[in-house]
Amino acid sequence: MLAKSSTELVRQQNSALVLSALRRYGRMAHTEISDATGLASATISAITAELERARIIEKSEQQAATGRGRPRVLFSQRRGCGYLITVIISSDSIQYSLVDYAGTLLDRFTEPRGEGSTATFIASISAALERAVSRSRIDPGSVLLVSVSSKGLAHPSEPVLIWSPVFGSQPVDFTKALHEGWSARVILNNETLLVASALIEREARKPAGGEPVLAALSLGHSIGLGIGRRGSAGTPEILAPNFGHMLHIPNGGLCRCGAKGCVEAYAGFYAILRTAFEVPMDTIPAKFVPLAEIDKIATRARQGNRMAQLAFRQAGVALGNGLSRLLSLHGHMPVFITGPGTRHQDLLQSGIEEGLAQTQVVRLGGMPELTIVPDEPSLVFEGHLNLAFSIVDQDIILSRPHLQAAGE
Amino acid sequence: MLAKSSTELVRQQNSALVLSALRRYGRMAHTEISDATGLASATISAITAELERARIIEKSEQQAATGRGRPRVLFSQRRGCGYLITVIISSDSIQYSLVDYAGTLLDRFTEPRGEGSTATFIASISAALERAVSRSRIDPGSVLLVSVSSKGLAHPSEPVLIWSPVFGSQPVDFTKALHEGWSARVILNNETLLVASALIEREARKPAGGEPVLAALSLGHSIGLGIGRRGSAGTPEILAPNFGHMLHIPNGGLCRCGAKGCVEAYAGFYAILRTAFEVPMDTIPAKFVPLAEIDKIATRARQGNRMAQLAFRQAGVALGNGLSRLLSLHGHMPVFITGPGTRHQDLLQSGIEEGLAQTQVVRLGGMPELTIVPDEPSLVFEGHLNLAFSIVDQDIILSRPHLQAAGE
DNA sequence: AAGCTTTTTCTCGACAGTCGAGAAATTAGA
DNA sequence: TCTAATTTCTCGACTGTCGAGAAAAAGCTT
Repeated sequence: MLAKSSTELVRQQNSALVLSALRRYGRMAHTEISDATGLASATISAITAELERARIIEKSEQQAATGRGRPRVLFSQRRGCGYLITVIISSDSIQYSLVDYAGTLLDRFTEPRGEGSTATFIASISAALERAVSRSRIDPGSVLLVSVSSKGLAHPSEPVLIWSPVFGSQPVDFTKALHEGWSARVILNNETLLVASALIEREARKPAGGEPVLAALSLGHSIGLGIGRRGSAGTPEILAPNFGHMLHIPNGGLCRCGAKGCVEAYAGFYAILRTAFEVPMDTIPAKFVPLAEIDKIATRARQGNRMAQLAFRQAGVALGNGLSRLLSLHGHMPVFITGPGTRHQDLLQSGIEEGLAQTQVVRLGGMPELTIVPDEPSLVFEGHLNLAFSIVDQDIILSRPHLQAAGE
Repeated sequence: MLAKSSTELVRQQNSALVLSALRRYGRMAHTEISDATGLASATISAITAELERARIIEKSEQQAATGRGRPRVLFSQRRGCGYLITVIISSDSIQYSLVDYAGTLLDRFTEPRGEGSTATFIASISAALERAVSRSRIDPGSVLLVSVSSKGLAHPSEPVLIWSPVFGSQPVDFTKALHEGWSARVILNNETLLVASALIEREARKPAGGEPVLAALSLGHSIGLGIGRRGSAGTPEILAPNFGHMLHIPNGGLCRCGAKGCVEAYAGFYAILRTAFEVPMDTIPAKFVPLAEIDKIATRARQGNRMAQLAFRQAGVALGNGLSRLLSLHGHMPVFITGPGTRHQDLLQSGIEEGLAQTQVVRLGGMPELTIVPDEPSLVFEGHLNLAFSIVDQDIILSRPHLQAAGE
C-alpha cells in the first residue's frame, strides 16, 4: 500500500532537504539554500527560523563580505548539537573517530584488536567508546549515533554482525557496546557498503550528474562488494551483497567461511598465497596474511614465476566471473576497485577481463568501466559520515514533531 | 539530492492512494476508503469530489443495502475513462487483451506468431492493435496504455527489446507499433517480471502482511527470473535480472544467446533435450522444443533412464547454483517457481537443493522456501494489470495539474 | 405513520504549509 | 550624503488535511 501524506510531512521532508544541502555544501546563506533546494525564499525563512529555535543550526560568526548589498547570513550546523563516533574495525586494529554535528573531526585513535571471545571484543569497544567521550569531555548522552563498520555480513536492520572473517557465524551484537548513560543509536554496516556510499555521493556532487549506479569492489584478505544507486526519490540506496562468498566454482577450493568454491577462496589474499605456494585447495587457509607476503608473490610474478602469475590470474578470473554475475543480476554498471589488492591490478587485470568477457551482459552492454581508487580508508570514513549524518538528521527532524513558535 | 515537497504533491500522493485502494479492493464506500487509506473522512470527500468532477471515478449504480443507516455510496473507476491493451508475446503466439479502466476484460484473441523480420513482426502487432479497438468500437485515442510482455531482456526505460530468444540482439522497438491517432504510451516488461509483480501483490493482500520480497523463477524453453520487493515508500519495486544468461559454468555448453555456459544452456528445455540425447554441448540448440518432447524425456527419466535423469539433475543443479548466487547478491528470499517446467519438479527438486546447499548464504540463512505456482498465464496477466494500472493512474493524476472546482 | 436509532455523507472552521511580491535592512560606491 | 545593489524578512493568498458536528437517509419501534 502507498503511504499517506500530509502537510506536516511536507515540512519534514523540506527540513530534511535543507539539512542535507547544508551537509553537502556546508555553511550556506539564505539565498544559496533557496537556490540549492528549489524552495521559495519565504519557505527557507520559515524552516531556518524553526531549526534555529530548536538549536540545530546557527548563524555562523564569520560572514563573507560579498561586495555591496545587505550582507549574507551564513547558516551552519550547531557543533554542540550532538556527536558521532565512527568505529572502523579491520582485521588487526580498530579505529575510533569522534566527530561533532558540523562534521569536524575532534579526536581519533587506533587500538590493536585483541584476541578473545566476542564478549571481550565488545567490552574492549565499550571501554574505547567511554575513553573517546571522556578524553574530549563530552556528555555521553549527547552522542547521537555510533556508526560501526566491519568486513563480513551485517544484519539488515539490527547492528549485529551475522558473519565475520574473525568470529565466523558467531553473532556479534553491537548494541551491547553501550553503557548506561548512552542514549545513542548504534548502526553497523559492511565496510564496502560505506565505500559505495562515499562513491555515489562523490558522483552526485559532479556537476554533470554522474553515474547514478555503481559497484565498489574491495580487494584484500577478503573480498567486499557494495552497490550504490541514486533512487528516484533522491535517497541513495546502498547495499552490500555477499559477493565474496558467492559460489564461484562448485565443490571448489575451501573457503574461510567453511563452504567450498567461494569467490574469496580464489581471489582473497590467502587464496593467492595458497595457489602461489601450491598448497592443496582444501587446506584451511591462513587466518591472516601480511600484505608484504602478497607483495613478494607479486614481485615474483612480475619476474616471471609461473605459479605466482597463475595465482593472480586465477584471482582475476574469479573476480571477473563474479562481476559478470553481478552485472547479470543487478544490471550493467561501472565498477570501482579499491583496497590493498589494487597495487597488483596489473597482474589481475587480464584475468578480470577474461572472466567478464564471456557473458551475455558484457557481450551486449560492453565491458564495464573499471576504475581504480586506491585510498580505501578515506572512502570508508567518508561513507561513515554520509550515512551517519543522514540518519542523525532524519532522527532529529522526526524527534521534534512540533518545533513550535515558542517565543523568546 | 532529495526532492522538495509541496502541498500540491500531498494531494497528488493522496489521490494516488485513493485510486490504488480502489484498484485493490474495487468499489468502495466513502468510509471504507477512509479506513483503508487512513485519511480523514473530510479528505476523502474532497478527493472523491475532485476525481468525480474529472470523470475518473463515478458513483456506482447498485449500492449494497447494508441494513439501517444512510445508504453508502460506492465509488468505482469510470469504465469509459480509458482502455488498456495487454500484449503477451510467447514463442509461438501472441495474445491480445482489451481491458477497460475498471479492469474488466472486454475482448481477447490470440494470433499465431508469424515468421519474418522485426519489421513484419511489429507490423503484425500494429494490425492486431487496430483490430482490437475497431472490433470493440473504441476510439484509438482513448487507449491509454499498451502493455507488452515478452521473454528476454527489455530496455530499462524505453519499450525496446534488447535481446530476445527469437530475434537475438536485434532490437525490437515497440513504439513503432502504434499508428497515428493513438496517443497511448507503450511499456514493455519481461514476462517473469510481471509474474513477480503479481506475486508481490498477492502477498501484499494477505492479512498478515506477507513476504515483502520474493523471487519468481519461470521454467520453460528459456529461464526467466523476476524479483519483487515492497519498498519502504509503499511502491513495489520489481526487476527482471538476466538470470537465464548468467554464467553458470565458464566455457560450458553453448547457449542460444551465443555465449557459453549460461544457466539456460543447462536448465532450458533445449538443454535438457540436448543432454538427454547426448548431443554435444557445443551444438547450436533447437529453436523450439515442443512440450510433449520434454514430457517424453521426463517419462523416460521416471522409468529409470540414466541420461534422461542426468539431464534433469543437471538442469536442477544449474538452477540451484544460480539461485544460490541470486541469494548471495540479492539477499535471502523465498522463491516461487512457475512455468511449464514445474510439471517435472519431482525430477528437478533434488538437483536444485544440491545446487543451493553448498553456499554460505544457504548455510547461514537456511534453504529458501520453494513454492510451486503452476498457472503462469494468469500470473502474467495479473502482473500486466497491476503494473499497467499503477502507471495509468499515476499518469492520470499527473496530467491533471488542477482539477479545479469548475462548477456545473 | 410518526418518531427514534443508526449509519453514512457532507460541510465548516481551524490549522499547517508553500509561494510570490514587496518591504525592510544593510553595505559599497558615486 | 545619497543611490544602487543585494539579501533577508514579512504579509497575504492559496492549497491542503483534519476533527467535529450537521445533514441525509434508511430501518426499526411503538
